Amino acid sequence: MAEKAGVSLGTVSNAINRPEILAPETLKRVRKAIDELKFIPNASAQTLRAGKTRILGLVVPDISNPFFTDLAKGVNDAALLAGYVVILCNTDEDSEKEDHYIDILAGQNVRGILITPAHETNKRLNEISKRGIGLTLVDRPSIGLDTCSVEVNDAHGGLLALEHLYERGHRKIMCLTGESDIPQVAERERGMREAISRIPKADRPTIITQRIPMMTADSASTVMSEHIAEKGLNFTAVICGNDLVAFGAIRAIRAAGYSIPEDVSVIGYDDIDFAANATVPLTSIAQPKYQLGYAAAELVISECENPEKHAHQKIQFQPHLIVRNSTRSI
Amino acid sequence: MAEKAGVSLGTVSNAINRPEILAPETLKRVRKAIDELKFIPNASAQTLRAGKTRILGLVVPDISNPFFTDLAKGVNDAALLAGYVVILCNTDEDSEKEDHYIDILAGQNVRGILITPAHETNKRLNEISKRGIGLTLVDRPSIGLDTCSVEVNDAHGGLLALEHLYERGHRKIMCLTGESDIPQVAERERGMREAISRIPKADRPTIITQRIPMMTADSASTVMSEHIAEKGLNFTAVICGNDLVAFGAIRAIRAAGYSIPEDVSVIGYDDIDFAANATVPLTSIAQPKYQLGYAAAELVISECENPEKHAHQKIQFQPHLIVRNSTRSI
DNA sequence: CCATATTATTGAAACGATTTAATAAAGAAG
DNA sequence: CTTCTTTATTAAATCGTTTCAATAATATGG
Repeated sequence: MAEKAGVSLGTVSNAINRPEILAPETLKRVRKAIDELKFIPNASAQTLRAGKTRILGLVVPDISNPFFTDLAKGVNDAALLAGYVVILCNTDEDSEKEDHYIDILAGQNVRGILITPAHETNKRLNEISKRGIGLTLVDRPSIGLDTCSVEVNDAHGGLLALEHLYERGHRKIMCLTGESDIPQVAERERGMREAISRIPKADRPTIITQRIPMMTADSASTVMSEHIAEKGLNFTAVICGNDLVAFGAIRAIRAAGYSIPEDVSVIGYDDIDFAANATVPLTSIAQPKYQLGYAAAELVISECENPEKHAHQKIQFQPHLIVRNSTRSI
Repeated sequence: MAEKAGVSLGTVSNAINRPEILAPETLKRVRKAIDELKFIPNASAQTLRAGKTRILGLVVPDISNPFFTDLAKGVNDAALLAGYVVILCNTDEDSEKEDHYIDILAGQNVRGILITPAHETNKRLNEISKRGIGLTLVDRPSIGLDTCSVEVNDAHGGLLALEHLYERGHRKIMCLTGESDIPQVAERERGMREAISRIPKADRPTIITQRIPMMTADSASTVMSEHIAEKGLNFTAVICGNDLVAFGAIRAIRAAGYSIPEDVSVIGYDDIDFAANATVPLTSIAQPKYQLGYAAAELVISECENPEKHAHQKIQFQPHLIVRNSTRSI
């Protein structure tokens, strides 16, 4: 330690953290020594003493999905502004990996965790809060858990998608989506049912639900190919769980010899940047991805900085429909 | 601490770090207590004692670019395997932000830094190595710096692109790329010159170099629009700095009333997943993105774990051409 | 059954900062 | 010249681990 200045290390600490209590003369001396020695306080020691870092953990199921990339950008930007830094954890929708990462983050003493749980809400999350680590659920409702959450009105998104297709004359609609234990999936389906209930009984469309194990293009493509092979093209439109799924579905439909949107209308979800540039520009339900991440980061940070005054809150954004060429009237 | 097991904390430490020296019976007891108390070792204390963290910093210019997303995934996976964790830093190609992040990472005592410097090699990086922080340059040659690097043969990539267009009859080629102070850009141009030098003098294509301030679709689109407005379509093909730039260029060319590939052939770089699904499936120079990140992480980690035995090395991958529909013969 | 070798466990020091209580020095008041 | 304030600095405790030397317990051999 820099006793080069001829002072005790307590004084050095004061020079850094409460310069006002030092005699101006001493302060100058210490500062000079700090500069000369290029002294940088050891973050681990500070953390150990203080019990708190300035690190956040961001746990997402698939960072390859531009939705989460944009979200991560929002998180990073908000964090940087508040002097925080973000550890990125990619779970590949694997619950075990998710648990493992959560343990690691806890070990790293992260101040807060932002997570989009891959499946139904993770039990480990309860312990997180108890450990005094801030927690905010991203793009997931906080069912059962006493935490903050930032979400998009998924029921409304489902409703928008269905109404759009109904208005264009579609009556046999496939819903290509994830497992029903994902709250988000359930919510969108609820929204679709709501839309259907508003339609005169005789004219109601039928829904074919086809679940895929992972929300990726490959997974979607495989399932769609199998479906068509088994049951033929028994639908005129597809509502997809996200845009990547839509790309996969489109690939499979084309491979089976059909075209988009002539034979099948396809609607995506998220409105990632590429949706506009896709082979067939994709109709999609847009979500404010960056803002979602930004707001979530602000939430945890506020929780971390002010645990007593903090009241858990839920921020909900509204999705909206972007019509492009992948859907058409029949 | 878990003296629930009725042992000293030294024994707990041993149970975790050198289980073989404990009596099997004691070990069992301690492990039970660890499970029950959900004990997770405090990383700050470990770090303080050991003098080293298990955190890596990854600094990239644009995490929205799928190239870097895939790379980040590779880094994350390799890091996880070695028990490391990654702090993600997105610089938006801004040198100041880059410097700021490097300082933050140094303050966090990261064990190693993986960086793709936005511009010419950053001076701050020299200090990094001196501080005992591992350093590996990703997708950039380590000019002047004494570090490891993982790169792709950019000269060869440039050569491949140019040869491809030349073979298809293009003699007026625009090169839509970044500032020449980016080593990578310079290398690719060198490769293109090399390709040209192999062509009989009379038949050599002319190159119109158009530089863009940022490697994004928007930036590319703006520059391309202006170019066409000013000078018309004075080229038959475009070699782009990356696939996003290619998308931007295509957008602008179409907005000016021309079509791809009928009027202009466009070739991208990186071969991001989406290139295959683009409006016009994009011809591109593929790079092993994930492997690049994975190898880079392995390199820093090896440097970190074995500083004395470590010899800096350069790993170079080869790019290859993927031909799709955005380029054609004239 | 004692002396010695072996094994298992523990106690205490160390890592590098922050913080609080104690001390030293200087100034003001009586 | 004391005594009391005020201000400036320091010493020591603390955070949660790891590690090494020391001790306790057990086994082995003579």
